[in-house]
Amino acid sequence: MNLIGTKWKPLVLFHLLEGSLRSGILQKKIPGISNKMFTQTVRDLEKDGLITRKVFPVVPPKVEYRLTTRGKSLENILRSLDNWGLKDDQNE
Amino acid sequence: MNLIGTKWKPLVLFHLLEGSLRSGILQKKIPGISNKMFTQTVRDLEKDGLITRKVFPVVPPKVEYRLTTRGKSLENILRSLDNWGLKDDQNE
DNA sequence: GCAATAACTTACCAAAAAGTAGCATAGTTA
DNA sequence: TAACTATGCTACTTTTTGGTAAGTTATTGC
Repeated sequence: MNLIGTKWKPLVLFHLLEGSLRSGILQKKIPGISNKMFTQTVRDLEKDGLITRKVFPVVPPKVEYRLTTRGKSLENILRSLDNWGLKDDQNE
Repeated sequence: MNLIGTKWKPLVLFHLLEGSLRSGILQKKIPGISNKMFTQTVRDLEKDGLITRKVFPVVPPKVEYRLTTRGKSLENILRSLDNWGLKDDQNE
């Protein structure tokens, strides 16, 4: 199960740290991701057991994503990566 | 500078946490990496300023890689990733 | 009855990543 | 003199990844 080696998974997880999000909102928080990659990524994360996908049977559709306990166990790593990235940007 | 989104960089860095290593040794610590990817990865890491490459002018060649200060600043993240990976393996 | 909506899925194609295999180096050793 | 050594480059091919655009759904609102 590669978290590392993928471009989008860490980003998706990071944005879910604060709580669950609707599909469309989550996607908008990740500039540059295509619809296809977004769907594919959340599907993978669901299969990995890191997030849950909750579908509300309404029209138009409503779908929410939320971290599982296992997903939350990545919090430290995700925040560290974020911090390191910020520091790093300043350096160059 | 994407550390994340690459398969090999974190692995290479991780094995250098304990100190410098000769090229061949380092490569053997990473099963499955091809010679081409190994060279490419260390070149990238050098360009990123995370490792240094020291060439000894002998025959046959001797090359050593070592983390820079900046590379060492990733230690916590790398060890966290490693730990998380281990825990994770037990779960499935 | 037709468009708009949110969240996909699929098919098709282009681009990027990675594997394979061969070549080069130049001293040391057989 | 020929093979061996450790490292890495290059050309070529395969595999993987990703983008675009179109289609689907069922209800609401015009």
